[in-house]
Amino acid sequence: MSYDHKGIDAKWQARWDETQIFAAKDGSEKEKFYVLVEFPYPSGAGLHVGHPRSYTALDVVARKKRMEGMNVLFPMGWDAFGLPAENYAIKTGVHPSIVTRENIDNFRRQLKAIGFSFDWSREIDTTDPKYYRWTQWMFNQFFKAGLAYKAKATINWCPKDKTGLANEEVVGGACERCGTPVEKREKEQWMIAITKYADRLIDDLKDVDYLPKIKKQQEDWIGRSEGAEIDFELSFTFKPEANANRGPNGEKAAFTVFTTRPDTIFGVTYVVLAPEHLWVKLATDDQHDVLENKEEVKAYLESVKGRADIDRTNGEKEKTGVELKGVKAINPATGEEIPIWVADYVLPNYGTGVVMAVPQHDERDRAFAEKYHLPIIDQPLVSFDEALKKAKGRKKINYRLRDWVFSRQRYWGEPIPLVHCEKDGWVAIPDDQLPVELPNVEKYEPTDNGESPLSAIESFVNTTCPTCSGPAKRETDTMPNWAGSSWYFLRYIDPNNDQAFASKEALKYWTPVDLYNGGMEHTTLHLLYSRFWNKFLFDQGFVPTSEPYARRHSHGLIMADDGTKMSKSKGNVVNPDEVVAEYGADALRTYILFMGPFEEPVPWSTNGLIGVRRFLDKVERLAEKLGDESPEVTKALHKTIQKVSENIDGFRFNTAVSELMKFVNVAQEGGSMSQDSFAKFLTLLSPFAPHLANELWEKLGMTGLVEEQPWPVAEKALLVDDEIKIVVQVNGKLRGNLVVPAEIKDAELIELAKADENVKKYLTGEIKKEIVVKGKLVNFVV
RNA sequence: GCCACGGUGGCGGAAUGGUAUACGCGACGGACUCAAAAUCCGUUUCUCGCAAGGGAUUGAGGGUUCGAGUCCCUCCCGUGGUACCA
Repeated sequence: MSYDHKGIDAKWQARWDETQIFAAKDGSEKEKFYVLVEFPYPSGAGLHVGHPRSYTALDVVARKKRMEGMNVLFPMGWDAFGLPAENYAIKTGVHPSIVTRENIDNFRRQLKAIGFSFDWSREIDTTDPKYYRWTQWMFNQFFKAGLAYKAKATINWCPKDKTGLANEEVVGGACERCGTPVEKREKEQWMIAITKYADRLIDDLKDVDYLPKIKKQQEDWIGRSEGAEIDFELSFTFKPEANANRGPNGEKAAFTVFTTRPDTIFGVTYVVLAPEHLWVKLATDDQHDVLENKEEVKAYLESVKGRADIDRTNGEKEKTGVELKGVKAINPATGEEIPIWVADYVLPNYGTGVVMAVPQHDERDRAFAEKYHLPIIDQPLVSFDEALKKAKGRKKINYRLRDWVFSRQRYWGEPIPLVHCEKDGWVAIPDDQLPVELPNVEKYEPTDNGESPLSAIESFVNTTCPTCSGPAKRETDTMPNWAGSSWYFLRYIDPNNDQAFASKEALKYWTPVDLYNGGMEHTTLHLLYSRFWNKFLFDQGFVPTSEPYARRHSHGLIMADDGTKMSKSKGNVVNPDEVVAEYGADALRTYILFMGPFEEPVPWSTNGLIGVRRFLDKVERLAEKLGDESPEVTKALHKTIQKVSENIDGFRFNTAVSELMKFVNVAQEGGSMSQDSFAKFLTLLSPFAPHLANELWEKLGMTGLVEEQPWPVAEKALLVDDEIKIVVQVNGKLRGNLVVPAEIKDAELIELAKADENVKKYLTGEIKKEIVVKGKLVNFVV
């Protein structure tokens, strides 16, 4: 290794700190560009080599945009609420805020050692009361708008983390964090009505530039399905109630089904209820006696009671069910009586919890019908409108998306800023009394009864009502860690404002984020929440744009060298600190970009890293022998400028690096290059290897920092060659090469091609066709 | 099952319908050196050939085209998402 990376890295990092050269300017006349990377959770393990992949790529973009004259905001902060700090506190008794501060300091040190051009003056921390004051303020806006509501609901409960989870946090029936299978619990929870925004969250995707797979995943998650609700009247009455023909809530004695295929209504031969359906409960209770097989049905209900959702929704399992004997439903289109079944493949919380079965058209219905010998009839389809008319149906749209379960029964999160007053009910803490700070506790342990540790602190819980000053109790649940990250991009815009989360002017100038990068795993979590949150703020008039992120990209994982996931337990995690110490920040940065396509997972290879370091050493040696330059080298430089620029814009960082390498090879073969060209090359190299670029820039006797230079622009004239290589084919097969003047006439080119000795051998028969592709090839068809 | 994206040398990978295998790694040979490291030069898809040159080749098979890794169809395999969602 030739250059002293340790000295150089430290020198230029210090210079960037002193000059604050990467600070975004407020009130600038310049055009803005807001580049955002997902801020990390500052874990005790420190930075993982996967973090810099996203950061380096966007750092390159940010650096290029600055050199192109834009006012760039490229900030960094800490998404610091969360379980690891809390679990550490449980183990050691050290307050999470202390551990969090230490971890943040370590993360910041690590990031600075890689030389990212973050604007450190805008650093934020979601656990800082000055920050979460506004998270709480925003929650109160949801509350005041009626979008935050407390409801008893069946929720997902993680028995290990001892907290409720949102649907988005359940992956394959297990807790997204710890992998423990979730349980169902009935619990009063704060919910946020994200479903009210379901349509807009889908429809507005057309206005943003996200990778198609990201849009698709969001659409699928929201799961809009358009269909109809149709009532099926019943042949029986619940005796002996007076309101015998009414349902338990006074509704008509009918089931409502949701279907996406009302056109199959004539083929319906039975209906199926979810076991949890109210009618099933009524039919089997002690008050009623309408079933011929009540005991059988009760036994079935008992048998499916304990089944977890994950089993229940496993399509591979054979479906089970039981008929409600003695009762019938009426097909509204045909007037015919059809049997009623109960089966646990019907879910209570989707649609209406009742399904109309059309074995003729639906595979699942057919399988069920065959198993239980239910009728399968052949009936023609009718149009949507006709079906609705005939069956008195109504158009209806259903969503897979559920409201956002917002309560967590843990300590290390933002307290939900509400009190419950005996007189006034739930009351929001007034703005001027925010934040509701997390009190110190002695025991952080979550409880098995589903109460937050905060509930044990009487001095916190017992308070007065802000409205009537009467006795009130504080909400003790905290917010999910997705709360602080839902709006953090807004705080970077004006991080020290204590009058508002950000000033109107600053918001107007900086929003939306122009380019946002993060993991695919956040597509249906953070990204969805954040879009929703921003839309709400937009509706309330607090932010100027409906969509927070104009463009979203996503990076692939960095895998271990054997292609498996890096994990602490396998001991194959690459620590960026060690790489920086041994090979330098520039080698790490450039290698991470070079290793493969940005969006794909790629295995780590230390040999590959060494190869990139060799390239940087070559650049350094090149600086030693500047002088005369051949026209070939000049031309190669301008082609490189062109390609590197295009590649960065197109997120093809791997080929951008290979273009830089190609140029260095050409320059090396060419003997030497001019000072001027080398300076241009350094500006081109600087987003990738900023430390070395600055060092060589200084050695060259140039003033200022390389970051202050304009981004080089290729001279068009130098992109065109005087002489070009032409490929000669016969019947599509390569038979010869020609070097000809660039502006050669087709006829002349054909003559030259025909004269080629090797081509002649193949031009045996009659030439049927001569194809000339300008600047590329000649093809003879014989 | 459905949806999306992939499958290219020994490896990571490159290729607006126009020379497939750029760039990097690894390997082999050579120069320099007492020697090694570093560096430099050369070879490196497979195959036939002393060579000139030929043949094959982008998961498999078909098709469109003067020309297909690239477009279309069928299939196989992999990765990700999603799933009794009615």
